[in-house]
Amino acid sequence: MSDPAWRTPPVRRAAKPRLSQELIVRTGLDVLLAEGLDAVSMRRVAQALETGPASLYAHVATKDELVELMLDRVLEDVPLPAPDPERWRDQVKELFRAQLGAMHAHPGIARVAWQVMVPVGPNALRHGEAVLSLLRAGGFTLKQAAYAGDALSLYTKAFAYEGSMWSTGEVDPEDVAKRGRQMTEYMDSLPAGAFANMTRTGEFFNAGTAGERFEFGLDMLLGGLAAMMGADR
Amino acid sequence: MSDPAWRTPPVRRAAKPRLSQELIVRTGLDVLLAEGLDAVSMRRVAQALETGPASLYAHVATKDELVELMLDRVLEDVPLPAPDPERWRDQVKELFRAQLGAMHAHPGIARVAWQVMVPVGPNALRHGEAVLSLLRAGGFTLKQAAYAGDALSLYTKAFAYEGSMWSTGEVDPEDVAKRGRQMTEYMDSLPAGAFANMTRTGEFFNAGTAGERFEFGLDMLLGGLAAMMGADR
DNA sequence: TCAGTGGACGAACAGTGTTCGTAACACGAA
DNA sequence: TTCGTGTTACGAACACTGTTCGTCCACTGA
Repeated sequence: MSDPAWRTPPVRRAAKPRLSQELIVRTGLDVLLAEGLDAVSMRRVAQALETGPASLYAHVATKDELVELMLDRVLEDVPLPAPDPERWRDQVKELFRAQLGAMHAHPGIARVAWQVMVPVGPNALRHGEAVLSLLRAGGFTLKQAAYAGDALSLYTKAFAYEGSMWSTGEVDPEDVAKRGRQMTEYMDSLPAGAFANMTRTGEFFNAGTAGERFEFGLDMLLGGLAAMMGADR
Repeated sequence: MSDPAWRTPPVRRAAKPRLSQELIVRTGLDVLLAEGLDAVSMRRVAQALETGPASLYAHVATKDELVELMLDRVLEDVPLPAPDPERWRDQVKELFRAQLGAMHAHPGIARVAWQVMVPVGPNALRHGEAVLSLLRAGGFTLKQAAYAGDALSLYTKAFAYEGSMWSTGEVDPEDVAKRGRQMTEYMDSLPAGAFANMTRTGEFFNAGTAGERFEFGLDMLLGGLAAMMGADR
């Protein structure tokens, strides 16, 4: 039986949760997981919260601030090892593996890591401090630790970004195949040998080798760092 | 003396150069140099060419294609050393220094290097081949060369990107100072020692140390790679 | 109860990349 | 020279984005 025509409909607003920065960040991450970073617009997040984009600005100053908060939230769950001087090398690896894993678990967040000028969220700072602590425990000067930490961080972020472009659905497999063909055609159109090495590396770059590649890069960085100490560590 | 009122004004169109992909790319780079990457919109480039944005699409398929062409153009002038097995290490350094230099000479182009899925322009491929050749000359297997080349490339692009954010006017010095303050305030608000290392690294990161930092990272990578060969190279 | 404050949010703005349709131009053939 | 065809040039319009401004509502404290 329908309501009588004079019945006032219930106030719609009462059914919605009160907005908060935490809720907006969480919703942004939900949208990221479901649809990728490009879908994370103020309108899309607002839509998921059943409101309008302008409502978000009472809680986050800009779109950029929102994605930065999202990044820091992702870093929150990355475990940071307590420094053990005997194992500094393994611990550094553990830490960056964990960071890579967190970024891979959130498609597109690696891109945010690049867009943010200097990550100064609590968790980003915590990470920086942990890296420095590990390297200091390993016997490096503060300067060496700072430089090495920067290089390791850059490499990991770069690797995460590169990897995320392939695993997130951000890249159309059709486009990938097309690019591959274009590249092969171009290289084959030149005199034999012009790209003798390039034409043979394709097999090394696929999802199955990602872990191995990342470790290889870490080993390069940490092996070189150890060599600078003149000690085989 | 003014022209007579019945004089037909010259046809405006005849005064403009005929559009071409090369001209558009060059103009895009001009805008990049003068105003940074964010200013490189189809409208801005078209404006510089005294036309409308739609005109560009007869020569470049998309905005993305335009910036990719710009990147490849920048890489064109980077010298590639002919491999010398005795000097592979120095030569790799030379090559990546040159690449970094080219990117720093074009504010914002490092960002394009990230946005492009897989650079397949002629010059990007040339670079890849050159790196592999140098590493092969150094005695590494194709797989090692491929992995190492990737890591070196990632690191260099990452460093270029990080550096370009500070040197290009893309970053507002006011914002930088503000962030620095926020970061310091936050760290100081915590119990003493929470960020014992982080609070002391600021002095190592400025424009004056950029070259040293880049070399440090390269030395880490190449030192570690040499160590993998079991030879001190 | 009233005044002040902060949150919610629609309407509108400015900017972006791109498409569609039309006009102009260039070129080759008759 | 004229005509037909293909290509280029490009304005108008579209869809989408981040953001601001003004208005309304809810809550709190005096």
